[in-house]
Amino acid sequence: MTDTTTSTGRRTGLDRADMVATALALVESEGPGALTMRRLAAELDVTTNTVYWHVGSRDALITEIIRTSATRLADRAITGATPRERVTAAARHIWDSALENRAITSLAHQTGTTPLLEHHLELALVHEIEAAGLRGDAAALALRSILSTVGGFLVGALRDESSSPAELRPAALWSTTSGDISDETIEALSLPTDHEAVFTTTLDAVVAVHIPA
Amino acid sequence: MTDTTTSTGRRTGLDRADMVATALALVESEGPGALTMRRLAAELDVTTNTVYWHVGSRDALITEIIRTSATRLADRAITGATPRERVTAAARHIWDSALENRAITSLAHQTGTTPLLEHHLELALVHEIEAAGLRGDAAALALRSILSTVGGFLVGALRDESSSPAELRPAALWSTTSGDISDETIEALSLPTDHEAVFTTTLDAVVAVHIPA
DNA sequence: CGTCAGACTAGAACACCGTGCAAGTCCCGG
DNA sequence: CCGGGACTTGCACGGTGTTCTAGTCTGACG
Repeated sequence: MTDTTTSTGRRTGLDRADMVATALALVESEGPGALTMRRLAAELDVTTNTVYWHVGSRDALITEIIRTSATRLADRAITGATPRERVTAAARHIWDSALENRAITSLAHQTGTTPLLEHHLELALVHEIEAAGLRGDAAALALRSILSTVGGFLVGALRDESSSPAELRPAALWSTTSGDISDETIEALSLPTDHEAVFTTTLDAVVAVHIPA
Repeated sequence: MTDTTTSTGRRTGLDRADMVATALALVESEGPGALTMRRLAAELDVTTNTVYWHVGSRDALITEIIRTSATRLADRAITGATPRERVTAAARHIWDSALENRAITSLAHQTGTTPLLEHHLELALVHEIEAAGLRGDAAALALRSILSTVGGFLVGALRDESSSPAELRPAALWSTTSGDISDETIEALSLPTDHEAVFTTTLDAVVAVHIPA
């Protein structure tokens, strides 16, 4: 940031990269909802038009945020001896990095740019799938199956339950359920979900069906 | 709708149920994005304040829409001889009814009220899980695993790809991928996804790991 | 028959949002 | 010196959810 202030109090020296950087910081610190063109402009001590001049539109800004975020998502080392273990590890990397970057992940999810964000990690996953011997349609099927599984758990794990009224949260829904369900099951459903545990068993099952032992 | 028009041209006789009904119709015919307080008021030939008087807030309105929608989701007959088949059928009912009500489903998804919408169908699913012999934690684990799987595929299947710029759609991302991935796999990934097929194989795998044969 | 409370509606306004337009100001090369 | 592009500003438009005030209507009660 080599910005300066002119004699008339104007702020200058900012470029597109600065916009994206502070927007990214804003999302990370205060969540996707805080990313407003006016708010970003205020953060940069500039008017909204300056932001528009550099960035074009809100959609373009978000795409750029996701794109630069994607490069920050470090490629993680894949461990494991068997193909199944390695594929599982690659899938878990997606899960882990999404949880470590909740704000950007949900921003990408809201704008439908998730594949852009996770493309690197998906690439690593495909690589392991191919290393396990799958090609073409079979590899595509395995990838999409695993990705959807990961994605499904992410929407559950990333949802902020504290923002919705208590009486219509899943736990509350189940605890008021009467009918032909055993009490112990209802009690188990009234407890908070251990996303990690459920994810692990499900992922293992999905990987096992695609990747030969 | 027993609404009347007074001498001064006012419209009256509407109640909360009418608001919810036309809001529901609006969402179904023009999508979640069309549900605006002003738009709904115009549809009812009334000012927004009238809507607010009856309904309270937008969130309350949406919750009510989902709630009445939930009662409309008919309980479907569960077929299948084995426990696995019946559990799979119950899970597929959730998938089917979500696809048949795309607009309301994505509205519920955006507002985090999906469990409210699908609670009836989830109940049927739990019933089959218990019928298969699971109780307590094991039943809860199976339910949540299956529900997340279904949910993951729904976000993929319900996403409207035509609304996002072509160059950052998954297919485009993969077709420009260079690296250590075989050509036939890249080609398979560049083709549109057969959600139905991927869902079926994944669901089978997840059900099989929880429900004993 | 009068009137009075409550149910219901209208109009205007507030504070936001994304975005576009016209008018500047700055700085660097000719 | 000065002209033109890079850059910034102020203002405006139409849209959103929501709230306030001021009504008008309707039915019950005295």
